[in-house]
Amino acid sequence: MQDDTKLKTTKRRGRPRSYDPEQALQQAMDSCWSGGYSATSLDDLSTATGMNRPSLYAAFGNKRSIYLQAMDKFGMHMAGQLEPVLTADQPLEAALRAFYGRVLNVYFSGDDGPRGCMVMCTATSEAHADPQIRQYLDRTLQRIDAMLTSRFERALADGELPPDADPTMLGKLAATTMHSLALRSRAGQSRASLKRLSDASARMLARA
Amino acid sequence: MQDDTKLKTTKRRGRPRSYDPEQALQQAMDSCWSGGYSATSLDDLSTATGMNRPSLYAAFGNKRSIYLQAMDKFGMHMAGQLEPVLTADQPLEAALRAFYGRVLNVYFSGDDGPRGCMVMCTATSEAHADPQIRQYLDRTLQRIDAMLTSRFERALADGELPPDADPTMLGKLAATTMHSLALRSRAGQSRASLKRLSDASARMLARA
DNA sequence: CTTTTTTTGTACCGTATCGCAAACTATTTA
DNA sequence: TAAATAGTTTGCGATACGGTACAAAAAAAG
Repeated sequence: MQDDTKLKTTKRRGRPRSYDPEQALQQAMDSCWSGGYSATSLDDLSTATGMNRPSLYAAFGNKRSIYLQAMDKFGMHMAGQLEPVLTADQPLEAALRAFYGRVLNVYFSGDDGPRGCMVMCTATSEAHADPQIRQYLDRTLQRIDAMLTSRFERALADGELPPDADPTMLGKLAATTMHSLALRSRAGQSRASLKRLSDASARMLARA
Repeated sequence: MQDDTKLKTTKRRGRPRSYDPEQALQQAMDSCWSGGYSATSLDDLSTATGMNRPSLYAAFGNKRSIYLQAMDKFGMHMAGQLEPVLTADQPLEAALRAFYGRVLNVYFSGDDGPRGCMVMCTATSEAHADPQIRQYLDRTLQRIDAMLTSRFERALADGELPPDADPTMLGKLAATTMHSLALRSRAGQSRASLKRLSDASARMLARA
């Protein structure tokens, strides 16, 4: 990706664009995150971004392409929030609690009520009919598994877990709680109750 | 609900309907389960049920009403499969394994690839914009929590768990695994891997 | 046979949908 | 200033959408 957005050493010819692609994609992401793929129309995206449809089309392609790029942006944001917590130098249980805490920060962000995880809560609906979206969903879930598994591997190496512990399985089990937080927050359950649930999960997983 | 479908003591006047409402709702359910709410059109429902739109409308109301009734049917089927397993007389861990086994039976049913849970995988997408669907989703999740919690309460009373165990929290944690199975099966993950995951979860929960 | 009642089939309404092409406008380089 | 480049506006075209009006059809009741 060439970052010629700010590096205007070589001024691009022609009329400059009146929108910021990053910001526009962010707003498109918010729309899709709230409404899901099928229920969000191009007109919705147009009003959300302030771009008219041809510009939208020229910048990001068709609706599915916009949606996939929006999920990418969501995933980047999510990873940026979560990875530092797992690589930080702190005990396993504390790391898991901090992890879930940041998860909830994202799931409860937004001005119009909690939205959960954009991928788990909106891509699932399309996943059965659309192989590309299904694959995207699966890869996302696997990345989360791997991220958590690596933390349990470190815990095993550090003697925080019994030698016969299975880090791969523990990673998947930890992801399981995250999946549930995604659904439950979007269903409207209170943040306090989800905090208690994730704390209990962290406690259980750290003593497996 | 008056069951005059089979009790034809009083033959109804007028032209007899050429469809079986139960079967039609089942087929509508399959359509919505596969495609989700927004992506399933009335034409899709019409072809799936073999009914034309006016008949569909007369029998079940508008599209949202059809969807909600289809979710009801799904929930009834699900409850019918799962409740016997939790009330049966068997040890806690075996009960949980059997529970997840039946969950997977449903999630992997269908001729066109695994579809996961109809509620968790399709209602989530609409839940943010539609309060009625969000409420339905929340109640479904709570019912699952309660179902599992009651099994843990019995385990506690039977001495299968330490006296300081928290059945409510254990019920929610057990539901958490079910949520994950719903997402993962729809994402295309293998049944064998989900069996291993749910077995590990059952093992962990039964020794909390 | 006639009337009454209920369902079915067809056709349609107004609107919204996605994607795109042509014309227009603005800005930079030569 | 002229040419080149790129974003914007307008609006189209074809279709799909949810929902409904209306009359024909089918069965029971009178």
